[in-house]
Amino acid sequence: MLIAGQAGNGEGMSKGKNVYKDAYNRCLRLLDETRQLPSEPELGTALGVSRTTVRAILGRMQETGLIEWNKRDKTVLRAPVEQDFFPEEETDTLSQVIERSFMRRLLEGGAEAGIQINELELAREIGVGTTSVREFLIRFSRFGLIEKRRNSHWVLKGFTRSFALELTEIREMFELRSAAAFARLPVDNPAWAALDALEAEHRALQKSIATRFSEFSELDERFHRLIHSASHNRFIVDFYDVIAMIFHYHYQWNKAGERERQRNEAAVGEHLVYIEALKSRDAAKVDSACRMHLKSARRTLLTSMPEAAGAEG
Amino acid sequence: MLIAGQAGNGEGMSKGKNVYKDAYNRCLRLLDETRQLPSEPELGTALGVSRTTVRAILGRMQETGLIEWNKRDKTVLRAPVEQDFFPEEETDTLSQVIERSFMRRLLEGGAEAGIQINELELAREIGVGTTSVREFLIRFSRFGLIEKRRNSHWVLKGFTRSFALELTEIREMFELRSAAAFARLPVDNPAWAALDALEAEHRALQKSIATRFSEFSELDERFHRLIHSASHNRFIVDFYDVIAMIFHYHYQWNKAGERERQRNEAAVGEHLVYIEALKSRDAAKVDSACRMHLKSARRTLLTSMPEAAGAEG
DNA sequence: GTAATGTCTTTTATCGGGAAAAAACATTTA
DNA sequence: TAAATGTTTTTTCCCGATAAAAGACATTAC
Repeated sequence: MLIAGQAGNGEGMSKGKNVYKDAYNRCLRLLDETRQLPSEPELGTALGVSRTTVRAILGRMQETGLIEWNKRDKTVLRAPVEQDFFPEEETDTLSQVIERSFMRRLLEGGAEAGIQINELELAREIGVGTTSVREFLIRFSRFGLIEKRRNSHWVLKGFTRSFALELTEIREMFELRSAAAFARLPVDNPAWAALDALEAEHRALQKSIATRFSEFSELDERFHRLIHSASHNRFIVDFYDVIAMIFHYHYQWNKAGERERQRNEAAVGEHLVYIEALKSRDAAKVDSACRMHLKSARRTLLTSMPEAAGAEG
Repeated sequence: MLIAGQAGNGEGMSKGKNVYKDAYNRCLRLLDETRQLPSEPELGTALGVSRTTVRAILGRMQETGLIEWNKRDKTVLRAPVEQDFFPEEETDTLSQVIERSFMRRLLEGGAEAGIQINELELAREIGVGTTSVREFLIRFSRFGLIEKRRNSHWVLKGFTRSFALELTEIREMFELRSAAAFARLPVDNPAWAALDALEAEHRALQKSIATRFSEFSELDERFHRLIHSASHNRFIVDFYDVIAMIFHYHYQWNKAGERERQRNEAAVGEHLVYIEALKSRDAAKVDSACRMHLKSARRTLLTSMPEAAGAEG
């Protein structure tokens, strides 16, 4: 049951430097493009971190002979090699580590609905502190898969058929409404340009679907998020996080090879019809194209789920 | 800015005994009804706590001369007096203390949209640890009023008109669907009996609305939760938590005296029409009664909000 | 022998502490 | 004098520790 040293923040305690390591790796990739690095604030913006972290990165880059650093002068001395990078797994946030570990159990192992979730045990098995696990579970609870018993344990509600049905019910309600709102967007709204760009990406992917079918998942998310953004409703927008999470892990562990390729190919086609409908701004067309796509998305999800219905309270 | 000793778990550290104190107070009320307390497991079930806590309660009751406790024998010696009770504020969960304190700032103080929320400062002002504040904020974030900047502060999105509109949009979508589902419930479903009971409560309240109008709020929540339960969708059911939270604090700090009385009286009437419609099982009638009520609920919420529209990202 | 009480173990809720990262302030440089 | 760098302070993130509370096991009583 025990998964050895999954995480484990070195020897000591406290925070862990994944922000630094991740930014460092990304900064290494910047080195290929220039002879001279920009100012500290600029680098901070580019990497999405504070100047404190930027300076820590520059410090190490100087130590390892990657750059010459003297105040404003940050000259690149050599191209980074494989060894300069921090290992991928050290760049993940604790939150991601816990989530992945938790989801693996949920989808792989015999995680029957109704079982108890033990914070302490989870923390020990993943190799992190209890606080992090608690915070993760609280954040995760909004996905509707776990539930807290006051002053006591969490209960797993299970990744059941019933869950999938409830999820898709809301999804369909929200997407239909968002799609309708999208079609009503004024012509000068930037969303139309974004839609055109996505359409082009869809057409490009369609041409080489045989080899690039696995790229669909990411495109799919961006497409649906764009639609949902037209709702201008934070609850609708936020709800897509639930869908994205489910799809992310579901695809990751349920890849079906040829079948997946076929589904993605079909989905690309549906998206293109959907996009055409939106561009026509014809409410009825939008509604029908949206329904069509949602129906097959629902089927895709449901066919890969255990048939045994979970009796819910 | 500092709110003195809001909470403050005595002197030491660690957990705080609000579960014990709350259960103790509730147990005191049980003392009036019997001469002899039931077994420990039975008491635990009645109070919703473990035997460990029950025994702690019995221990103190013996010490203070409320009962004679010898194994199975738990004889009541005297009726509890005011002094026997723990102060109300000590029976609240830390979570509740933090929530109340936070909501007060949000609704009273000048909490403009966009301001930063500081975990440390909040923790110090309320007088609790940072972990509890963090956990609260994570839990609270699902209400859509705050948002986290990774590795940085939280941002207050504000209790704005825009928030109210987004909230009611979802509310209406969900309630319309739930109401329709309710009307389709088989006649032997226990929900119908529950509806009858609620109808009776409504009629009783209607008769003495002049004096008991403040009791409506609680009845309102039970009524709508019953409707939503017919959806058999956890996301719909859970969403009512957002609405309930908003209404709870909103009413608490925006009582408008006579105006509130009028609104509640009107709402009771709307509920009764709504209930009749449900009982008729006529989809069109249900839809129209539901819409009617939601419309006035929306108006009530919006009229009490700052008119200045909050421009959202 | 079942259901209570008595005792011991495990888990949860909460705190304070400390390193990582951000943010604020001070100083220098173009 | 504005934008950089240098320095200090504050805040976030995460851990381990500890009392409260739950839960499990052992014993007793009806």
